Amino acid sequence: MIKLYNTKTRRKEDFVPIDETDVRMYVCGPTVYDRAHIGNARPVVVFDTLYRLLRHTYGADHVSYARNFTDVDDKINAKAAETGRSIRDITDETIGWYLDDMGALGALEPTVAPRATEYIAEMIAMISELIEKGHAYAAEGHALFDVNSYEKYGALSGRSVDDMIAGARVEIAPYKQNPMDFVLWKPSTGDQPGWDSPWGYGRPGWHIECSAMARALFGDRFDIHGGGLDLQFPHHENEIAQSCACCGDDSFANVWMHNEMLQVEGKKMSKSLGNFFSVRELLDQGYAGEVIRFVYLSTHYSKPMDWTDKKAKEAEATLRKWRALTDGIEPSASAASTVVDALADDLNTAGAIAGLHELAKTGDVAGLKASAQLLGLLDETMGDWAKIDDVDLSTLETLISIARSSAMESKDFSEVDRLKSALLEAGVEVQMSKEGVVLSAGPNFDPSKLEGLK
RNA sequence: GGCGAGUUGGCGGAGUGGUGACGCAGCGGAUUGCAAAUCCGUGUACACGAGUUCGAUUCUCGUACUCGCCUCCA
Repeated sequence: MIKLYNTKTRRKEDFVPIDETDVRMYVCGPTVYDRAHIGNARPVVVFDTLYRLLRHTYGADHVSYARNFTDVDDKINAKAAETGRSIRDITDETIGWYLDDMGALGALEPTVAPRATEYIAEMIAMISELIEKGHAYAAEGHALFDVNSYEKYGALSGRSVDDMIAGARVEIAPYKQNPMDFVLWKPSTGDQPGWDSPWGYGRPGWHIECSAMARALFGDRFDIHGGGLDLQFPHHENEIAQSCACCGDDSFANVWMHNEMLQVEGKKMSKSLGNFFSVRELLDQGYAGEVIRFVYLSTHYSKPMDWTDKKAKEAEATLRKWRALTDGIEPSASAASTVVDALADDLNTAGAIAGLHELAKTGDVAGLKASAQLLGLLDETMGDWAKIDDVDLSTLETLISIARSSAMESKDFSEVDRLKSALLEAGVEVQMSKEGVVLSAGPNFDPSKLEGLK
């Protein structure tokens, strides 16, 4: 039995799918105007892990996972204006980057990845429906959601409309009946992307996208809706208002899940502060995607996670060890129950990793491999970073063996030590035992440093 | 100002109403010519103050501190 913490009820609950043969999960995807930064990647890894667990539990063919691409947005427009490139050109390129970068982190592609611009008709239909039902109104080329018409507005994030207005950080616009009313449709001018609608030529607001796409793909009700905690308000609150006002209070997602935010070296990362970096930059710096994934999984998704270089180094060492241990090993038929149980307990990935350590310690390498793969780790396709070049060191091995043998007689080990330190300096691992000397290339092996060794 | 989260050993990080996982580092030992690797062993850590309880790190309240959201952001 999978248990998940449901933001909507603020409790950990048994997960009961609406239809076990079609478990449906929707996760808010990126606005495609730039490379994904490492904060963007956290929900991707979190919900990818949940997706894997659901597939493991209900069968790979019985889980649908949708993650949208927001390809109509003012940030994209701004980028187009700035670069002189077409919007489609920018969004296509960015989507390509996104899939590459997230793929490098071992994220499976969702079963559907809808682009907002392909669902404009559904959005217009949904807005029309909201207006008919008295939950929205048209004004000056806009369509706006009337928050007073939906009494549960604020339930997800635990805010009341009055509190929010008191907070006073809302955009006051003359065409709004209530300051908290949010845009469903807004007018487009000039070179802004736009479509004809009953409210005039324009484009959709951000929130209506997810409501309309989730409905089009999954129907009025589905199982899980995920995203970052920062989306809880206003984005998810508005999605709920739109969808439930349109389709009924028991509609939309049964379970809402939110991952906590990510920091870098103890500091908040944000675009406005400019202290963020992209997944691609991290990969280019030599952090393997698998290592990044491991770091993410080592903290529970509901807690803030700090990205630090130290953690990445530790993760790398652990993975290198496990890769060496499981190299060439056929994974066992199923993941270990300790690992599955940890994941089933509200996606306790840190506990699952502890389970992997246990398997490694007890020597169950087949189980380790199978269990790690459930977490998207130790996958055959992701291991190139840990591969050590197969270098022929037999000549040097012989050389140092002979030197050592004579040193054993003479008790003068200076020559052996000289060779050994030179080898270590070159990144060669040196193992001496009764059986002899074994040399192997380590992760920092540098052949050029062996040149002068004789 | 409104809303919310967190505070566990040197570091990271799970978990639990009844002798506090796991990883890294450290220390001791085995092994080694010395090392490395490996193996074995090793730490009286649950912010503070009250309350509930036979018993609280775990529940409740308060205090302090940290952090997040409320504004494009995952």
